[in-house]
Amino acid sequence: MFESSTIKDIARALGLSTSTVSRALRDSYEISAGTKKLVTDYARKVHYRPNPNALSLKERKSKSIGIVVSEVANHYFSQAINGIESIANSRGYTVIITQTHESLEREIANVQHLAARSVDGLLISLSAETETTSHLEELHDRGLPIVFFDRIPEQINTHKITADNAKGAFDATTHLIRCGHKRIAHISSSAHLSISKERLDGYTKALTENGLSVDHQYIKNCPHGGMIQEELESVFQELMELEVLPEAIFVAGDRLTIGCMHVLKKLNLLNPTSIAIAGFSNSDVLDLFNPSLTSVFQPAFDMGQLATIKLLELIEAKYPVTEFERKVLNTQLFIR
Amino acid sequence: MFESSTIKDIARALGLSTSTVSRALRDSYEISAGTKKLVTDYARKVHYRPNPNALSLKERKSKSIGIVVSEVANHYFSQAINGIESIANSRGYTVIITQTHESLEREIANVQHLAARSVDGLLISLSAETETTSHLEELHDRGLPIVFFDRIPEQINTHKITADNAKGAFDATTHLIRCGHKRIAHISSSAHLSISKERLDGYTKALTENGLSVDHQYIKNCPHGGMIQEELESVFQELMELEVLPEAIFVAGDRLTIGCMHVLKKLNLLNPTSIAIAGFSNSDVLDLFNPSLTSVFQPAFDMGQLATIKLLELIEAKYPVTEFERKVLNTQLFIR
DNA sequence: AATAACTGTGCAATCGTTCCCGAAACGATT
DNA sequence: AATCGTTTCGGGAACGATTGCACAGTTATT
Repeated sequence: MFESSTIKDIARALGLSTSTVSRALRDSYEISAGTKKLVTDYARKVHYRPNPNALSLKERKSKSIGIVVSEVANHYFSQAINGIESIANSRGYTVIITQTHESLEREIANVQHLAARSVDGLLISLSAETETTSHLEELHDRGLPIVFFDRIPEQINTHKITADNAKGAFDATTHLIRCGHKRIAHISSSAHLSISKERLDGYTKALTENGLSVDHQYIKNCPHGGMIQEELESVFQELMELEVLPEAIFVAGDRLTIGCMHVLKKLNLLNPTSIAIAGFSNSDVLDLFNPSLTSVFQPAFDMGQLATIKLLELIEAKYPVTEFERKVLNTQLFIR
Repeated sequence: MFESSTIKDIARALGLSTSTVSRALRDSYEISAGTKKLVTDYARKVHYRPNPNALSLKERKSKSIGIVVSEVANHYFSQAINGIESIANSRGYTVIITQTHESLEREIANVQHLAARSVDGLLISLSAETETTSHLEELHDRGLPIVFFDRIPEQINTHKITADNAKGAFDATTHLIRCGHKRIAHISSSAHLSISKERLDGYTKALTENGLSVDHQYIKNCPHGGMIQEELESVFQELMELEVLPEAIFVAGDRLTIGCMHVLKKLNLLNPTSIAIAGFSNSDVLDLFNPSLTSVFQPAFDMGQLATIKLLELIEAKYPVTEFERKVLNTQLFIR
């Protein structure tokens, strides 16, 4: 259907060989100025574009990188993607975005698909369901460059970029304490995720440093990371059935934070006097909420950029890289 | 770096020819059951995956489609993308997402890049800056299948999928009128966009059918579709300097609607008594706003699915398609 | 004038896969 | 015994681009 002209077409039309045309287009020194002009002019005329598949086949690289995130509708991830694209595109790489919707099955399928598509590297934030990472280890062992960001695994030794989740959680929880709340619940994504552990640590530290005890009845997990609204509703159900109700909740995730607000609204608890919420979120509309919401903002764009820079380092490295970095970027507390 | 095993490797290891291996893997009738089993077992063992670049080169197709939208952070587009992916992935196609950020320059760059990447087809919603479409016409004339959705051009003759923008605008404006408002302003994206024209029509129709006059001082455009916040602020400045202030505003776009709320908040006008807002938006958090916001919801997921189905029809057509459809899907008014 | 050096171009292999031919090997038919 | 058909497999070209090597033709050097 959509035929582009090839080097062969140009060679035939101009009575030259394909090698001469190729060299002329790459501005090789061995081609005379006259021939070069002839070729480049004609190539422009027929809209010549090198076939990327042929190049990829020859060079054994595709100049593309794969992204695996939970969902693009999440503002944290869409901002991270913008950061990734800003670097990747400027370096001539195409970006293929895939979504797991927090499902391990889809994560595996996406990763397999990207590998089969022969991407040059992978940028991943794990799904909420992902506990084991053998599907990634195998690819990594076979030499595929991978950089993790946000939700990172412990097992695989490569570059990892995260926000300072413990600090962010500590700040948010401390803020709730300073507002006078003593019984602060914590709702988080699945317990095994790195971000969940780190944010739990920050939450716990804030409580203990302020002389408050950690009540495990107040700590709830959502194994599907808020993709299933019923999950969140039953968590609230459990919290509301406690003999002593929490006064505030620290929520550890973008989607969860929004989900909590919805549940509170449904339960008719969405008013300043009933329960206070603070949570991780990169949404740009939080200031329009009522009651408002104190939030922890992650430098998603910067994280995306940094992750991409490190990935391209791996991809374009002349020799195998053995020293890996673990970068931790600062979060920001927006008090509302 | 990342080497997969090839048909050649398998052939060498098994003492067969590449043709035999290829045929065995494709379950050709000319290969004996024994050889087939030998080959498929070994292929599984070494994790054989056909090289997509080699396939693309041979088949002259890439099994990938390109998407061009304003930005994935927009809920309308992220929902549309989910619809697109649901169809494309199930049919074996990879999706490459690009963002214009409402810039014509980036739209041209993205389209060129996708064409050079030899995608099999294109799914586009035009940027706010796009007035002429020669960059698309050229590709379309050369045979690249394209389907437009949401923001569509008039010039190019192909499948086009939109929501019923006029109806949605009519409904929203009528609702504002029923609430008792008579002076209703209208803020829209750049005037030349199809969606802007259609939504303006619906707005105008609602006013005239209710015996209200159309005041052109009340109609404002944002040529950058809300990507530049100052643009929106100066629009408000102009509205607020009128001798007779509007009582309500109908906003014709997701990003613009959110932007308006921010400006109103900044101007301290975000309260139920000062000004009412209704607008197009697919955001899932509108019900958390205060004051709340009546919104027009577009069936973004369905639009994405439909657009993809029509695109795959074009891509996989045996003979050139000459009959094109213009599908218009219903919007939904959420009164809050 | 003979050789060397350089300039400009073509040939052919290569990347991984498919597919059109051709060709053994074997049994069946005449 | 010669022919035919089947089954099963291999050889090699093709897709588009790059690149080491070879080889004319020209100019410079001795």
